Parts: sequence; structure tokens; C-alpha cells
Amino acid sequence: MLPLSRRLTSANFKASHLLSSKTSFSSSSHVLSRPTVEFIGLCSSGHLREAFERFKLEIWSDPNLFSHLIQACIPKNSLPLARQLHSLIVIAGCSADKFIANHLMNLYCEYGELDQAEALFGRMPRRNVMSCNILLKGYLKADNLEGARKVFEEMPDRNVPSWNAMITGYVQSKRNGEALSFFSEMHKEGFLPDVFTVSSVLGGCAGLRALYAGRQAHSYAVKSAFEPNMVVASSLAHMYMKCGSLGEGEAVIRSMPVKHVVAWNTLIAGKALNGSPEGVMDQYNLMKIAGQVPDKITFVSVLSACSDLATLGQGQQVHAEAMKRGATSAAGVASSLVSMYSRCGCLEESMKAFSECKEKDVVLWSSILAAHGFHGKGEKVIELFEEMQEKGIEVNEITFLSLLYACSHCGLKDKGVEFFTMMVERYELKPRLEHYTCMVDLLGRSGSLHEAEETIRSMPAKPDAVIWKTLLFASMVHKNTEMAKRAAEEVLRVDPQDSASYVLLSNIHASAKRWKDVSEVRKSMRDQNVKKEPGISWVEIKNRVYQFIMLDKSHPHYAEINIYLKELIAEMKLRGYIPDMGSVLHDMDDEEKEHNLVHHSEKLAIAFALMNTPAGSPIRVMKNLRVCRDCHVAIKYISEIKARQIIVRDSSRFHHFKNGSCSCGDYW
DNA sequence: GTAGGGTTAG
Repeated sequence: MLPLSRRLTSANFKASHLLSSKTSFSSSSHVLSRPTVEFIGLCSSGHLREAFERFKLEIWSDPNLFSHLIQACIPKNSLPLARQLHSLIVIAGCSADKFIANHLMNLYCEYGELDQAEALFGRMPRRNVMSCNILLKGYLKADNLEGARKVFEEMPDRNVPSWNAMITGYVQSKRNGEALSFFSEMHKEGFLPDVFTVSSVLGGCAGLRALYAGRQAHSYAVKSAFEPNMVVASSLAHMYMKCGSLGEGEAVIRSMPVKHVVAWNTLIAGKALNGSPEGVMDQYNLMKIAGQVPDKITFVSVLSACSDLATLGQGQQVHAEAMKRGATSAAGVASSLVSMYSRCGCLEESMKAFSECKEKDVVLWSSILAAHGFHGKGEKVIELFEEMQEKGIEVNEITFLSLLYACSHCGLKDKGVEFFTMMVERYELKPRLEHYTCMVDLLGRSGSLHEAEETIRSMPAKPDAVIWKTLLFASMVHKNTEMAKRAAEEVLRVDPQDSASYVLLSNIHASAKRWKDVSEVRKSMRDQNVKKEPGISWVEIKNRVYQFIMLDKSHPHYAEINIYLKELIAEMKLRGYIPDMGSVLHDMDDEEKEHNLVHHSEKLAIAFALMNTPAGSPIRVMKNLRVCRDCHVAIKYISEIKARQIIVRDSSRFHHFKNGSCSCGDYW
């Protein structure tokens, strides 16, 4: 057979066309002929080459068939194929056809080939709204907002979809303020917003936490009868929940006649946003009772809630369900799994979820780094990071945050400094306050207190209570009372409600026997109406979570736990345990102090778990505050005496106690 | 063409 180009230019084209007239069809016909149907079928099932070879002649007689071919090219994700198609179209002399040119432009936009799209656009004799919108969306898809804006501004006329594209594009790039400006401009120019506009605008309001603007959009939606639209309704609910108005969000969802999976997910995410992981689990269960099938986004939210709650049993059940639905291959679900297992104390399972995911992205890589950092495996974090670099995986601010965090928790000061420099110089990433906080932690805890303080004083970001608290903690560890005092005062200047800093400040004064200062701190605590945050621990036994509050006598098992602990502590003392009175406030007598220590929530939880789980099984406890020095020593003894592995997750990391020692190497 | 999600300092 002649090459196509030859056949085209050859004079016998017409003849060959006529020869095949039996199978040819007319473009004006409304009834699709059998070959057309067959051709479309081949295209949409991805058999492009076959479609082209078999229906060459039909294509010549009806160039619109090219459109089907072009559209079928998009999901094939093959740029070479697209280019071949383009040259065929040029050869066929159809490239000036407005309809085909638009399709081609769209094709190049899909592949991010904006130069090609621009070239086609430039050759168009008359640019209609449709062509402009296609190019506009191409720029938005490529995250090139400036390019999109230029096209938008130079458009001869616009329609509602043009405005919608701009609003959506800006919302998706988190430039919500500008998105809303487009909306008001659109309104001024007399365009009528549709459901698409309203949905995007609500997304913008959610991003800005702009409840007032969100309410206005809501009343517009009501007036225009858009509320029954599923997308509008879920956007509305999301907006309310993101703005902290959980009740209004729930009301919107309640009013939906049919709760679609997205509505459930919005509700679930809303519970998470408003700090209620228990609520997340409740809604997830209700969703399943209602017969709704969870999707990968459901799993992501629910698994994150499990990692907040540190309820391994529940997490495993959700994991099983996700596996059943084939959702674990998605990078998002894998990231949540990595984080959940790590935060529930099972690092091996994190690693398994990580390895099993085939399409790893930055977030998943950052999750596995953070997971190892959380367990004090600094060397492994560095090894994984190097692997990441070798493989040329994208690196972002959060990757570095995980890295720096790992270094500070493992005492790898030099490595941490090296990574911080690498981040700024090689990757040109701008450190955020969080990165500086990691550096202060890294420097301070490894003993370079002055460098740490200097970091705060010289950084471009405005210090918050957290960074000063980090310095405060480091100066307490290294017993630099002058610096601790300075840091505590800075914390309280930024956040006068910070109870932990009052307690630390009062302890500093007490250890220097400055009783007058102690009572002054106590007085300002009273004046500010600050209450010490009570220590709370949780332990999961047979899928039930038990909560223990420090000194809580109202606990139903208080009496038994008390007897058990007394015996245990007597045995510990025989082996050399001495209660560390320094971990208690200084204005009580020793007996009272010891009673206080014995009833720290983690000791209660561990005692309860020892009483209620089979010998030799590991115990996993979660605590809201950091483990105190005394408990840390005590748990080491308990792990030896009872021959149990005790895994404690405190507010900042994991401690694996085994045979009388802890994985953190007493550095925490 | 529009909606919901993941990693992250203390």
C-alpha cells in the first residue's frame, strides 16, 4: 500500500474513495451508520491504530471522525500518537476546521504541550469563546495561572464557563482571595453564576475560612434553587465545617435526600477537622450501616483518625476493608496506612504498606521518613532520604521537616545542620517557622543552647509560643535555669494561657528555693485562670479503649489498680528504683509527691493492661503529654520485671521499652 | 467544567 501522504496527493484519491463507497457514510446523517459506530467503538476502547487503518477512507469523507480519534487519544496518554494524528490531520487538510482545531488544541492542553496549543490558537482565523476557553483551561491545568489570566484578559468575549474556569483554577491553586475577586467581577459584569460557579466559590470560602462570604453564597444557592445539586450541597457542607461551624454543615448533609459517598466523606472529614476522631469513627460506622461503600478518600480520613486515636485494632480493621476494596494501592491510602501503623507503634507494618505501594509520591516518601523519625530510627531516615534522592523523587518542605525532626530526635546534630543548609541552598526551599522550630530543638537538645536561642532571634519568621517552648524544654534538660526563665517568659508573653510553661517556671524557681517567685507564678496562673492540663493515657485492650486520668480516683477499677501498683512499685524498689521527686511540683511533702507519681496516668494504664492482657503480650499506651522522667525510669523497670514489651506513644514520639531499657536511649 | 482525602515542628 502507498504511504498515506502519497495516496492523499495522488489523483486517484477520488477513485479509491468511490470504490469504497459501499462502506462510506455521510457526516450530515443523523443516524449513525454501522461503520461509524464501529469506528467510535474502536477509538473509545483504545484501538486507535486499528481504527485508523480500517476506516481511513471514511475519515477522508467525514473529517469529523478525526474528533473521535482525537478524543480517544487523550486517555491513551501517548504524546507520539497525538503528534502522528496531528500530522495526519494536516495532511488531510483539515487542520483549519474550527471544530477539529479546537479538539486538537484540547489534546495538546491535556498533554501540557502549551506551545503547540498556542501555535494552533495563533493560526485560528477567528477565535471564538470555545477556543479561548480550551486554551485557558490548558494553562490552568498546567498550573500556569498567569498564562491563563492573559488568555482570559485578551478574550474577545467570555461566557459563564470562562469565568468558572478562572474561579476554579484559582481555588485549586489555593489563591482563594483572587478567585473570589473573579466572582465579584463576574457578578458586576452581569453574568449569572451557575452550579459550577457556586460550588467553586464555596470551595474558595472554605479555603479562606470566610464564613460570612460562605453564607452569602449559600443564600444565593437557595435563591437560585441550586441547593438540591449534590455538588453544591457537599461544597456547602464542607465550607461550613471548614469554617468551624460543624452544626450548620451537618444540617446541610441531613437535608440531602440521598447521601452520596462524597457527602459521607465531607461529614467524616468535617469531624476530623473539628478535632473529633471519635466522631470520624462513628460516622464511618453509620456510613457502612447505611449501605454506602467507602472509597479511597473515606479510607484516608478514617485511617488518619485511627492514627490520632492510636487504636491499632480499629486501624487494622479499616486496613482490611481498604484491601478488600482494592484501595491500598493508592498513594494517599498508603500514606495514611504508613502514618497509622507508625503512630500505633508498628513500624514494620508501616514499611510493609510503603513497599507494597507501587506508585510512590512525595507524600508517601515523607510519611515513611516521618514514621521512622517517630520511632527514633534516625539512620534509617537518612538512608531512605538518600534513596529518595538517588531515585530522583521530588522533595518538598515537608520532606525536610520529617528529616530535621528525625535528626533532632536522634541527636544527629551535624546531619540536621547539613540538611537545613541543603534545603535552603540546593533545593532553594524557604524554611518555615516549623523548620526553625526543628532546628531549635536539634541544637538545644544536643546542648548548643546559645546557638538555639540565636536561631530564634535571627530568623526571619515571627517566633510563636511553640518555638520558645522548645527552647524552654531544651534549657530545662540541660539545667540552664537562666535561659529557661527567659524562654518561659517569652512563651507566656505570646500565649499567657500556656499551663505547661507556668509549671516549668514555677519548678525552676522552686529548685532554686525562690519560694516568693513560686507563689507569684501560682498567682498569675490563678489570675489568668490557667489550669494545668491533666495527664491522660489510653490503652486499647481487645478493641476497647480505656482512658486513665492522673490521680483519678473515680475510675471504676481504681481500687484494684492501686493495690496492683503498690505491689509492683515495692518490687521495683527492691531492684533499685528510686522515685524521681523532681518530676513533681515542689510544694508538697515527699509522701504526697510519691503518691502523685504513682498515679501518673501512664502508670495506671500500664498496670491496668498488665492485669488484663495475657503474659508476654506487648502493651501499647498513648499519652497526651510527654512521658515524665520518673515514669520513663519506672517503665524500664516494669518491662524487665514483667517481661513485657511496653510501647508508649507520648505527645512527641515513641518509646519502646524492653528488658529494662528504652529505644530512645534516654534521649528525648 | 463543579464537591470530599494523605505526609508535617512542640
